[in-house]
Amino acid sequence: MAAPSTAGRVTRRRARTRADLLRAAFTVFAAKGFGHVSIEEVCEAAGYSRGAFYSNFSSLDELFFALYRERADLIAEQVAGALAADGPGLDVPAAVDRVTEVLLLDRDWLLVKTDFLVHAARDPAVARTLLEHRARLRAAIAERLARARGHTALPAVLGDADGAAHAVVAAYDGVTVQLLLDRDVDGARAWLAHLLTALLTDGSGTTA
Amino acid sequence: MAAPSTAGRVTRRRARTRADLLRAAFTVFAAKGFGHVSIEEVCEAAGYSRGAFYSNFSSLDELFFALYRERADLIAEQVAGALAADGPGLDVPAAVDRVTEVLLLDRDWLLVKTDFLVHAARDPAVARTLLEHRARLRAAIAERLARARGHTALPAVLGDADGAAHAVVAAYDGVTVQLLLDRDVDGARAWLAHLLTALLTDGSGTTA
DNA sequence: TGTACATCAGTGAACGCGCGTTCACTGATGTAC
DNA sequence: TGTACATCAGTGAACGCGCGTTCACTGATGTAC
Repeated sequence: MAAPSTAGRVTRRRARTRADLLRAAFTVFAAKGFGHVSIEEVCEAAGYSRGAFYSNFSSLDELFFALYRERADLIAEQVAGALAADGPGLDVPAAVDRVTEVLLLDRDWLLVKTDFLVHAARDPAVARTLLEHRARLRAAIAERLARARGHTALPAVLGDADGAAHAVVAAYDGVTVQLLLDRDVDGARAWLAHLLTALLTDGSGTTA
Repeated sequence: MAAPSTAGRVTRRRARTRADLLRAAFTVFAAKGFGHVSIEEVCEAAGYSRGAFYSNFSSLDELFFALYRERADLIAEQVAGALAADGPGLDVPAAVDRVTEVLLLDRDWLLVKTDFLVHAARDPAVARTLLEHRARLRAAIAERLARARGHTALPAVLGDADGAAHAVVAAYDGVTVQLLLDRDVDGARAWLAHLLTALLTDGSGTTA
C-alpha cells in the first residue's frame, strides 16, 4: 500500500525504542514532575543513551506532548466504552460508576495530566489541542445524555445536554484536585459519583 | 515587647529585599512556570544579585512556598470579606457574584496556584498545608451557609453545609482548569456563578 | 535459504553553557555615647 | 543631634557540576540477489 523502498523504512527496533522511552518517561514524569526531569533521567530509566533520545525526539517537550496524546486517547476510548455500555435508556448511577472508575483509575495519570495542564496554560498552541480533547470528551457525554432524553430527566439549571457535559467535566477536574492532595482514591470516586449523580438526576424534573 | 538588642536585628532593608524578591518571583513564576525558573531569573527580575537571594531564602522551593502562603492568605481574607457582606440571611446570588469575582480575579494567581498544586501533589508535607488552607476556606463557606439556614434552603443531594462547601470548592477548581485553558475570564465567572447558584439554590427545597 | 551490502539506529565520548552555591569583601544600617 | 563603631545585608567574582547537544563511529536491520 505504501511506498516500498525509502518511505516506511523505520520500524521494529525504532518503534520499540520509542515505546520504551515513552513508557519510562511516563514513570519519571509522574514521580518527579515535568519541570524537574532531565533528558538524561528519562534515558537512564529507559536504558538507552542520550543519543537514542535525540534520534527519536527533538526535545523533552515533544516527548511530553506525544506521551500526553497517547494516554489521553486511551482514556477517551475507555470513557466512550463506559458510556456505550447501556441500552438506549441511560442508567445514570451505573454509567456514573463506570465512568468514575475509568477517570480516577490511576493517580500517576492525573499527575501527568495536571503537569500537562500547567504546560498548556502557558502555551496557546498546546492549550488548543488540550481543549479539543476536552471538547471531544464533552461531546461524547452530551451525545449520550441527549440520546437518553425522554428516558431520563436532566435538571433545568444546567441548561441542555451540553451544559450538563460541561458540568460533568468541571466536577471531574475539581475532584481530581482534591485527590491529588489527599490521595484518597476511594473517597474521590465516591464523591465524584455522588456529585455526578446529583448533577444529572436532580429531582426538579424538567427535561431540557 | 521583644528582646531589644540581638533579637529583632533584621528589618528595613532586609524586609524590603525579601518583598522585592517575592514580588518579582510571582511575576516570573506566572510567566514561565515554577519548573522552568532559575534563581538567577528571579534575582534579575528583582534587581538583586544571587547572593541576596541566598541571604533571604535557602532554595527556590522555600521562596515558592512563602510566596504561595502569602497570596493564599490574602485571597482567603478577601473571600471571607465577600462572604461576610450580607446580613444574617444569605443572598445567594449576590454572595456568589462577590465570591466569584474574588476567586477568578487574576489568571496569574491561578497559574501559580496550579503550579503549587502540582508541587504539593508530590510532597505530602506541602500537600498537608495546602489541604489545611482549603479546609479553612471550606469551613468559612460552610459556616456561612449554616448561619443562613432557615433563610435559605440547601438542596438535599449535597448533604449538609459541609458537603455543599466541598462542592463549591470542587466547582471552583473545575472552572479554574477551564479558564487556564481558554483564557475566557468573563465566561469562567459567569459559568462558575451559574454552577454555584445551581448547587446552592436548587428547587427541591429540603433544608439539610 | 544464505550471503553481501547499504542504510539506519543507537552508542558514548566530548564540548560548553547555564546556573547553583560559596565566600571574601564593601557599603548600609542601626546603636551607643 | 552628631560621631564612631559594630554588625548586617547584599555584591559579584569564582568554582564546579549537571546536563543539553553534537558527532564520528559501530553494531543491527532489512533488502537484493
